[in-house]
Amino acid sequence: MTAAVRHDDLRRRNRALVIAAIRRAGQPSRTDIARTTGLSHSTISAISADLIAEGVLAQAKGAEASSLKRGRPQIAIGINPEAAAILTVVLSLNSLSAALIDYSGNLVAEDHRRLSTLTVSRANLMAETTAAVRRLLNHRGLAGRPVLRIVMAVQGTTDSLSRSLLWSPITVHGDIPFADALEEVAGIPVTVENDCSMIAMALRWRNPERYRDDFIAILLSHGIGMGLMLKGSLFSGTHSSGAEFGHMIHQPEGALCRCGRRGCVEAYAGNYAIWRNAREGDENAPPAADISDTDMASLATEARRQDGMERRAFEKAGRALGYGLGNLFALVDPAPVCFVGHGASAFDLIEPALRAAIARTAGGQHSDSITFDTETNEMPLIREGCAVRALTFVDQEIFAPGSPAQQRLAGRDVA
Amino acid sequence: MTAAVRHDDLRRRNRALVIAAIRRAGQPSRTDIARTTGLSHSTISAISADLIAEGVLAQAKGAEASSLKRGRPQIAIGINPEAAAILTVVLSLNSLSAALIDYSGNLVAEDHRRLSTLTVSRANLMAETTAAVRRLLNHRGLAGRPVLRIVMAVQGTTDSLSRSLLWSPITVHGDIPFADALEEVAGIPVTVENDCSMIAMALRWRNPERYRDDFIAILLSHGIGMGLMLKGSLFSGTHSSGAEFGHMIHQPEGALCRCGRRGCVEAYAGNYAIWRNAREGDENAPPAADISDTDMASLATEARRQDGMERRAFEKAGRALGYGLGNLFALVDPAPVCFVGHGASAFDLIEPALRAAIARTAGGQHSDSITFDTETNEMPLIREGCAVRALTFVDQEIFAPGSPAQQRLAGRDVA
DNA sequence: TTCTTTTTTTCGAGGCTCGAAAAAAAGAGC
DNA sequence: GCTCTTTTTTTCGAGCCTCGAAAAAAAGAA
Repeated sequence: MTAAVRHDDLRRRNRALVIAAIRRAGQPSRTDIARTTGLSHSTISAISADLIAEGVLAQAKGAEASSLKRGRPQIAIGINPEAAAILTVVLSLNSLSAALIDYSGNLVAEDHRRLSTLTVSRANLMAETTAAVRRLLNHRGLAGRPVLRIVMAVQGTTDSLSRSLLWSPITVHGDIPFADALEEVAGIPVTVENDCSMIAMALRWRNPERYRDDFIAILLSHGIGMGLMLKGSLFSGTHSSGAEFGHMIHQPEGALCRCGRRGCVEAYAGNYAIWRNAREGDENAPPAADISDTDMASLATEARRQDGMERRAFEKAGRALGYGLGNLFALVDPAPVCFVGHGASAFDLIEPALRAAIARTAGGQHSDSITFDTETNEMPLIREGCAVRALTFVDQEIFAPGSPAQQRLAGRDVA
Repeated sequence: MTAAVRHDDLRRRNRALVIAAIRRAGQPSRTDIARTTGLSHSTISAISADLIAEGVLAQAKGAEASSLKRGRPQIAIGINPEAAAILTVVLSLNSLSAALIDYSGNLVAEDHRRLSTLTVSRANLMAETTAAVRRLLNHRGLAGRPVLRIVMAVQGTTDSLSRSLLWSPITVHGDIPFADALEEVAGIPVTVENDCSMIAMALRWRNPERYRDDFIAILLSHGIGMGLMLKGSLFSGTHSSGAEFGHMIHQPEGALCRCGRRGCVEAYAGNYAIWRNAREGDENAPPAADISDTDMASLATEARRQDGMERRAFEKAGRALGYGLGNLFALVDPAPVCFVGHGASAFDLIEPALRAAIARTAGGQHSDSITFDTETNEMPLIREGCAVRALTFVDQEIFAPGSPAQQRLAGRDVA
């Protein structure tokens, strides 16, 4: 049973619409907003007046020469960067980095530390994380802005409520309640998201032409991750963050995977798998803990130079990825794919086998028309995705008349 | 950009809510509706008065002794079966059956014909289908009810707009525009759906306790089909009906599938595959065209009686289904599964291998807790699913004040 | 016949969006 | 320098919608 539609939901939704339109457009006029949202001029006028009074939006002061046209000049209206701030936290292999971002999406401060995630104790991992958040919460660049939301991204699976890291390849510990811990420190809502999902959010934000409602982000690094956007929203499992593309079974009883099972896509296409196939030739050898980007790069150079084990290893990776994508496409139909991470720099070595494999699957019927894109640096994407997600949360909170965030803003305005 | 929320959307949505609540409850009182929908008594009163005036709902005449309680007696309110009718059409291997169903969901008339779908010409297939629809449209049991919607179910993939059958194992023809053709005949909206999706709809309708927001229906017959309900709505591809579970690759370069590719789940678990493994032992043998249910039943009997090729064949089917489900669960998280169709009667032979395989996949971590259910007769489910879907469409049309359907009803009321 | 109890309807208040009209704020033309 | 045009923004009243409170309706209980 869908929930009943109350009357004030209407206003909330339309406020959401207006803020979203402004975020995307940058500095639109009221007329622009009316056009993109489909709401009437009167409604836009009322809503934007409210939001300006609440300090959420701000009118551009400098009448920057938008003119040259006749008629009353448009008044550019934009997100007020002073209205709030959000925090992003990205935990990845041997690295913890946090960022403070203002309400208009600009970076205010950064905090990066190296951290041996594979060996650190559970307590220390948590302590380091909370410490990073504390440092940014006390940052003087905040200048009184209320920090309203934290979004944390991690490699691995999280629970469906985005509160805990259930399992991750970068730490031996499981079921880590990051959200609860950070909420206690910061006193504001926190969610924990899968890193690849955040990559997908960022891709859409950066390039909505190409990545709109349906697309796939695949992270090629030590392991294989996926962020899946379907029908305009992030796809996730019902109990966990799901979308464990890297652990779909490519070859039953096949190569040994880092996860302990056999034949996963990752056991052929992860860095450790490519390395293992190129250097040891034994699919049952235990996976190496970590392989540097430079090592992988030299493997790729070797593979490009001459035919041999190295080239064969990349081909096997391509084949596994191709069959995996084909199986995915059988379920969701083909969509644009972006390969992200350092592994994507060897995509030329992977692509032929990938395309050959995909052509043998149900989803690959029109495999020529499937386009691939690469993006070798995942870190900026992850942070950007976290920021987009956090800001969207804040936007939605601010809609609610009488919400804590809104009251705080209104109070500030009066004082 | 989400669409703008207009003011009258509110009414439409709440009317939808009320009709849905009544459909589910049967003969609730206004107070019941207020409770289940969360709307206020006044709103329910207003909406139900409108709907009764329009002839969509009807108050129960006979003050059937709901009493024994003090206070003003409740007035039971129900769907008016006279308000409209819908048509379902189910096309399956060698069979075409249509049904006329009134607005409250009761069967009015049926029309069933045998039809050699594998050999029939494109023109005749279409002619038979339109003829069946015509016969029911002229049925005297209609008694003046307007027929407002047709939903057709077919084995195979349809386009994402549910207008054409793109590909089907039951016919050699492709890209058959059933919706356009039937709309021309009947003059009312038509959609073409995948049969397994309709099975899923029916399962939820029948047993919302077990099959609520996330579950999987798998059809075991000559081929393998799937209907997937995720987060409360039917999952479908972005271009086609998608969810081609049977053609996910279980074993790269493996057994020959009916679709021409190699290693699909169906090439191990479809009737023809089980038959082939049991009787020929050659995975590359061309698939048989059709195998009767009694032949399959005797295969199962033999497999239960003694160890041998037959038992091995069912085990292979279980293994393929298990790996397939495991791969699916890696993406969407485990959910209740219902195996539908005659093949489900041999589930005891399949289950052990299926569970063993699923336990080796990422999605099968808690494989013990995954529950399976069987339902050996798929035809009633398919028809019921079509009916539910068609009625839901009609409900939504009737919400729209000023819609054609509503005007027709209002007009009748006045005359 | 008069209380209770429960359901349903009525009524006014408060919101929201919309279209039309008015107001505002420029450039264009003379 | 003044008036006309043009475009954007705001204002205002109409029309819906939902809600809570109160009233009305319709029974059984005393």
